Amino acid sequence: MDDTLFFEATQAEPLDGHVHSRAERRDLQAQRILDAAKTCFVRSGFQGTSMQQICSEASMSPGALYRYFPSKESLIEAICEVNRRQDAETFAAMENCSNVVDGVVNCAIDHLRFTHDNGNAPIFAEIATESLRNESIRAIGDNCMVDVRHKFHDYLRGALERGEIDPVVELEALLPMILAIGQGLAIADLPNQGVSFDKVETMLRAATVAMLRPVDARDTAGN
Amino acid sequence: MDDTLFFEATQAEPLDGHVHSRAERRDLQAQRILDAAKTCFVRSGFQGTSMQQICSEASMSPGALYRYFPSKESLIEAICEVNRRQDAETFAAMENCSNVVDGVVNCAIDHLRFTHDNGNAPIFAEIATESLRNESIRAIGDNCMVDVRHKFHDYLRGALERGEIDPVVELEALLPMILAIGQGLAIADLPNQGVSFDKVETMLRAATVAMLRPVDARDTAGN
DNA sequence: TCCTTGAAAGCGAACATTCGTTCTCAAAGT
DNA sequence: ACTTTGAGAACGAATGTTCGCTTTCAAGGA
Repeated sequence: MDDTLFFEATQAEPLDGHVHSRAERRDLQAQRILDAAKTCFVRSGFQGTSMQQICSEASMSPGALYRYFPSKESLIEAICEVNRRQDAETFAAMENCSNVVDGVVNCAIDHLRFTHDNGNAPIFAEIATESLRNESIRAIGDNCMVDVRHKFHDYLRGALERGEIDPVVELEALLPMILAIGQGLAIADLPNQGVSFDKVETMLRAATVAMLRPVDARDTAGN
Repeated sequence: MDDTLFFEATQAEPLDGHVHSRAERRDLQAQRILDAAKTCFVRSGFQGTSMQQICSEASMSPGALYRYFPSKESLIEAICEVNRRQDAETFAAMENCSNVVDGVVNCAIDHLRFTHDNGNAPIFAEIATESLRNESIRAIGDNCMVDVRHKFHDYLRGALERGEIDPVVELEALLPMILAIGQGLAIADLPNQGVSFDKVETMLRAATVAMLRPVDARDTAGN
């Protein structure tokens, strides 16, 4: 609960010949534990997973495991932290796109593809749910969201000032909307239900265009 | 695990004078337990809630509680069942709308409003997550989804045949997309983040229009 | 090259606690 | 008299975590 990072960079370089320095091995073991924990959390959820199960999955005794992570909670915190970093990267890549719609859509699709390829949908759902009640996890998520919101907000504001976005759009409403949709799509994992990424992208692009230019999109609506 | 319904209609009518028939009181108590359980599940999740906590919340001893529900699992099953019925009603109301877009949007907003007003977002997330791994809960959820999918599918197909929907649209892709977005919005609970229902509806309508008539929406896109 | 040494890593039994559930028996209702 | 309801102690299993012990192994001295 005190420290948010349990393992720093350890040592700068593996000086020469030794394939496994002490610090390298330590990082390797820690990663092994995290992988095992993630597998178990996907299978049974955070609260539904026992430390014994994680130990079995990692082929490690409880005593050994506790040398690397001080508590069960620290395990999810670490996993959340990894996801957080991944999210930040994905969102950062958005800024390289020439127009807003591509930026948003590509960013979302990257996110969905990453989630699908790594089988991360269940653990995303787990984290999202756990965030609603576990304070220390929510803190990590919020931290992430603050970053993302800022990046996203600045990006959209820039596009708005360049005239790419209808000035009627309120970023403060649009942003949570997009994030909510992105999260819903990530958890649902449509490609796992037989809907291809291409189709998702097509629909998502249409929806994004419509939401960024709501006046144009609405004047032909049947309402 | 065997029975899916633990309490049926009990007795047809309270014959006369008695304010509390035996059966009535039993239903009342069962409801009290369910309310307490829901409160606890929202607070701590299913796996994170102990039977003792539910007993305390319901001001009832374990012995008494177990007279009404045979297991912890039967409690979530019962709660899911209630949600299932509510969902079915919400989706059924869709058929009374004159055009597709209104049908879909109104249905979604009703769903969001119900979720928000009852503080159901956390338990929705809980159920969605738990469904990914708990067999008996997934069964209930799937049952619900089968109903919803069919109703929705028929509804959209009707609209498509009436020319309300661009024939290019593939219902098999559109349907999961809409459901995923709906679930994402329900869990995110935007009104709880300061985004009004009106704004959500505006954006959702724009997105819906765009996805139902993707050719019209795309030919002006900057792609 | 070999031995010594000390810290890090690992093991697995044991800890106190809490879990979901059952049992016993008394009170209340009919 | 008989059934339903309830309280609360009690159950064994399982929980997250700790502790004492052994093993491993790189570094330093000979």
